[in-house]
Amino acid sequence: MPDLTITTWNINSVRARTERLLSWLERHGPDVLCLQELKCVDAQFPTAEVEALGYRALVHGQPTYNGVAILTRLPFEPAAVGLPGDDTDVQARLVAADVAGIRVVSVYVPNGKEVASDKYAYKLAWLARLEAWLTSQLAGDRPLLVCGDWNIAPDERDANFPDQWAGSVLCHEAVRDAWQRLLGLGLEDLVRRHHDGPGPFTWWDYRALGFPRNDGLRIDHHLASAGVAARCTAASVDRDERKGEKPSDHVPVTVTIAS
DNA sequence: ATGGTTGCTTAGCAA
Repeated sequence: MPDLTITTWNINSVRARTERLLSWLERHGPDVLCLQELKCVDAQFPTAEVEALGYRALVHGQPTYNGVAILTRLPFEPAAVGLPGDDTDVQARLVAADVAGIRVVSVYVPNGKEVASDKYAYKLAWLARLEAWLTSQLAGDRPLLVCGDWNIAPDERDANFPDQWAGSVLCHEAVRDAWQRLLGLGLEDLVRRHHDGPGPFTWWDYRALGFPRNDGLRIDHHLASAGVAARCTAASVDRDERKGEKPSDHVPVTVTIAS
């Protein structure tokens, strides 16, 4: 069986960037593509267009905000739609599917806006719920890959200008502690397995000319259980996808998992 | 310099 390639990409509106999505799939053709920030409901997702390229989509959308999906050319079974643990939470930020013997999870962690805000409290509570759910998912040594937009730059190497971002919701101590607790579950940062840094960066703010100044951060990640991590032979960031007409502010991040 | 840009939805929010 050939190697498995899995990509995560915050596309920042799948309707605004359908052509970019299809073009990227045609050129790169990963086995699995996890998307975040669809900004649409399920019925608005370009299902027919991705099916024409041989993919099937598991979509968890909502109006206007958030929204996550998993696209794959391989057989799959849905494993979760929404993050369990709070029935009052309507934000579409997690979807999971079993593909090629791995439970693949697409996550869109809340941004948090400002440290002194309700949104940051929600971010920390969401991460605590995620930790609890992932703990349950790891039971029985299940192979697990959790990828997405984490809105966390885990350490100093993960910002090109770390002093500028110190104390922000992307770099604050509490989210970095939450990240360390996830590593403590036995999950491994697959990009860091292959790149020491600084970088590779995955997001540049539209504002203040973030990309031309290379004011980048590494906030899109793949976390894998030990057995999957041991099989990870490559990890790459598609920086070129930030160029050209109407790019997303995030770029695709791809890992290769050997059979 | 709490600036700047983008998307969804239409003036304001989220990022």
